[in-house]
Parts: sequence; C-alpha cells; structure tokens
Amino acid sequence: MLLTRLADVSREVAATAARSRKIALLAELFRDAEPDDVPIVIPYLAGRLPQGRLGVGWKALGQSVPPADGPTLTVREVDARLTELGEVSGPGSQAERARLVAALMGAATAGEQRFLLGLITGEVRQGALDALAAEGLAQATGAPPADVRRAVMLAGSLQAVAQALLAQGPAALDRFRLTVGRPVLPMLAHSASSVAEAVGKLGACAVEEKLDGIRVQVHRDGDVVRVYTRTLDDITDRLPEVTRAALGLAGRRFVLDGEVIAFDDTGRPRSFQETAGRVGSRVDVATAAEAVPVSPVFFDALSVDDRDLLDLPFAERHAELARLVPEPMRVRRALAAGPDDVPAMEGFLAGTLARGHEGVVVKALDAPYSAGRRGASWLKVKPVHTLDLVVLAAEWGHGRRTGKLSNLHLGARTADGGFAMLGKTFKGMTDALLLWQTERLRDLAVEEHGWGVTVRPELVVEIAYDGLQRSTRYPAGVTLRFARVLRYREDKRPEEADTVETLLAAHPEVAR
DNA sequence: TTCCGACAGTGGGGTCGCAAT
DNA sequence: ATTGCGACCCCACTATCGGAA
Repeated sequence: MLLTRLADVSREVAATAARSRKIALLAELFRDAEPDDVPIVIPYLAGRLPQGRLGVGWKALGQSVPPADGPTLTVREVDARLTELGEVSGPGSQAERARLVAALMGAATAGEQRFLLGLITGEVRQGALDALAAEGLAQATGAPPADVRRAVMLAGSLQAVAQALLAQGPAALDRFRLTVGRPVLPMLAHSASSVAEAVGKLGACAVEEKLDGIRVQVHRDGDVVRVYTRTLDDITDRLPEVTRAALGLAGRRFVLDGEVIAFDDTGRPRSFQETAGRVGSRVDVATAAEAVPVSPVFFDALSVDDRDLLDLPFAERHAELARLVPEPMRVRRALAAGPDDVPAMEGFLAGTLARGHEGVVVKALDAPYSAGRRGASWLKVKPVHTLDLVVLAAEWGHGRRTGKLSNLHLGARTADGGFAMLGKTFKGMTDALLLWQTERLRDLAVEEHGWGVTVRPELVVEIAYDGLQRSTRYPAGVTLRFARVLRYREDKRPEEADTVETLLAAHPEVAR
C-alpha cells in the first residue's frame, strides 16, 4: 500500500467531525490493507509509530526538505526506513539520523511529509487515535466492538489484536485472556471535588489512601517477577525491592496492581520528584536504590493462581488481595456503606493528608476492574489550593488554539515590589475566555516575541494548583504543580496578588 | 429531549541518559 | 563540565459526538 493513501485518509478523517464517519473511513482502509501492511497501517492510522520511540523529535526534523513530485513510497518502505533510523546510536548518531530523516522526507510528497511529521512528533491531530482505530478495526472485520476493546486492554496493544483479527477473523479474540507475564492496561480514576460527592455517587465504597508515587503492575510466575508501568513499560530491572517483595508473598502466580513510593526514615512519603527520580534511574540501580529505597504498596489483585479476577466486584478482588498481601504492603483504607459514613470518611482523608499523602481514591465495592478505561467507579479526591497571581506573559497556542494567546506565565509578588515567575498554565479556559484573554493581553503587551507577548503585569488571575514543588528553573526555587485557571479577578489590582513569601509559608515542607 | 460517558486535544513540571558543544 | 533533547513519569481541563436515560 502506498503511503499517500494513508496520508489522504488521515486528512479526510481530520476534516470530518462525525465519529461514525471517521470510523467508517478507517475501516475502509483497514479492509484494503494487505496482510503484511496491517502491523504498520493500524498504528499509523491510530496516530502512532509501531516502533514506539525513535529518538527523533522536532529538532531532528528541523530543516524542511523539498518534497518529491509524485508518490512512490510504500508503507512498508517507510517502516523499514524508520526502523533503521531508530537503531542508529553512538557518537555521530544525531547527524546520521538527521541525514536519514532528510532522505525519507525528500522521497515524500508535500502531503506525505505533513503526515510523517505528525506521526514522528505524535501530533497527527486527526481526531482519531487508538480508540477510534479499534472501532474501525471492529467494523472492518465484523467483530463486536466491545470484544475488540476488551482484547486490546488485555493485550495491552492494538497491533497484536489487529494482526490476529485480520488474519484469523473474530474467533481470534478469544485468545486474548489475562495472562501472568503479559501486562494489561491499568484502570484509571476520575476526579471528584469532595468525599461527600464521591460517596454520594458510588454508594457502598472503599476510601483508599492515594500515594504520590509511580503506578506499577506486578506479575509473578513462580520465581519470575516482572514489573510494568502505567504505559506497560517493563521496569523490573530498576526495582529490585519490588521483585524481592513479590517473591516474599505466599502465592506463586499472581498479578497485583499498586503504587511504588519512597518513604523517608520516619515513614513519611518522600516528594514525588524523589520517587520519580529513583524509578527513572536505570544505569546504576544499586547506588540509586541505596540512596532512595522504594516500597510497593498494593491495592488490587487482577489474577491469583490462574483465576482471572477482572470481572469480580472490587470487594471480592480485595479479599483475594488481603489473603495474599500482608497489611503494611497494602494501601490503608476505610469502608463506607453510604452517605451516613461521610463524616468518618472525611476524617480518614484528613488523617491521610496528615501522614503526608496526596488524597484518597473512592472505589465502588461492586465494580469490576475496567482495564484501560477511566471508569466512573474510581474517584480521586485531592485538596485544591488557590492563589491570586499576575499574568506576566502569554504564548501563542497551537492546533485549535492557533491565533490565540493560550499559555500564561504566572507571577507572584516579591518583597522588592516585582514579580517572580512561578510557572505556566493553559488549563481551565473556555473558548470564550481564550478569546477574551487574547484581546485583553494584546492591549497590555509591551513586547512581541515569536512565541507570544510579554505584558504589563496588571491582570490578576485566580489559579488552582495541587501543591508546590522544588524547581531549578524558576527564580523563587519553587513551581506550582498542575496549575489551572479558575477565573480572572478584574476586581483585584496586582498589588493585591499573593506573594512568594505567603506561598512558601503555606507549604513549609517544600520551603524548608 | 436532555444528560452524560468516552475521546481527543492542549499543553504543564521534573528526571534521567545520551550526544553534542 | 555543561547544555539540549527525547522519553516517560506525574497530570487538569474543555469541546464534542453519540448513545443512554
């Protein structure tokens, strides 16, 4: 199959808003793909590369190359060239990669170049990714969409399911079962603004400590343990403590879901930055493990002794977990029967925060494990802080925000009467607000840059954030975590904005 | 008819490790 | 030694479509 066909379909998919039409377009193309094209065409039209990481980004794609006159590239040839590209390493590799990219781009037409650029940078912007590709695959093969989705969750990848489905038909889906040693997409949580709201929605539920660490899925098959991240990367070698812990448990075959986190000598959780740095260290693991030991803490069991627990209610899965995993290696929890228990659950949340954790996750006791979905049966509740900050600058947006000032630079007042930048945010704005702030900030602009404008520090904006963290990038030595806009405060003057001093006083554990 | 779940898009900060300067 | 970049951890929020209620 020619690449130009994919580029055309991708453009057509991008041009339609109707999901049903996007799915139909994808299905039509999948049907036309030759068997050898399938493992490439499917991920390409899901907006991804089958190679995953390539080591090539915006910079390597930098200079534009004159496009070819006519389409000659086949999908398989492109894939072969990109595989070669991904395998280049060692000194001089950057120049070599740039040369290979230029050669590939030179063989592509203008339309193909745009498509390739989107694929490599992960910004296809066609309004269809894995989920719609899975729907298209179902339509192309006549398999029930729900069965395809489930197979994708269990396989952890669309490609494997696509290949089996297109080669053997819908019957192949039965082969995708929960298997020890093969990771499944983890269940995710929605947000709720309070414990009362969460308990009100879910009824009988468990309220569990939310640890600020790295999500892990731990598989043990006899003496073999494997540890996977949320995106199913294998990080076993970086976490010897987790392997030891899993081997110390009574069961010999199981799949557990949990979090890995570093505690200090007093048993309080270390900052997310410290845990993430440890888990990210892969060269000298022994030294890193000595400096920052981590502990696994589990909250769910997906499989025990070859019994697939995914469809069981959470209450039953947790009973299995409790049989297998002793108390300190399980997440702390409290049970609520209904709204009458809200005060007790609020007390549990307060205790959790006092112990230094992020918040709680409220989980319906009767819900199955919805692998890969942000099921409504898990609701996280975290305290939200707010600040009144001053807009110092704004950056031009991309994609659907092109032409609008989008990303705000936020400043707090300093002792000398100036402002210290604390970070940026682009979150929380409606389209109307985006339009308004673009006008307003243009009026306040004192300098135009390629990336945006700096403005007179006059506009006060109320910002919500999850916490403060240390920073080497910003002048106050701290930055906001997950900052988002709540509303503009035109009733406030910049002299009334919050100061760095009060911010630090509100987070003594970070300011220390 | 209205409501709401699922998706895609738009980016944020940090850390590690590699290659280039 | 330092800097720039890519990959991958954590993530919030809005707009939209289309099925459920």
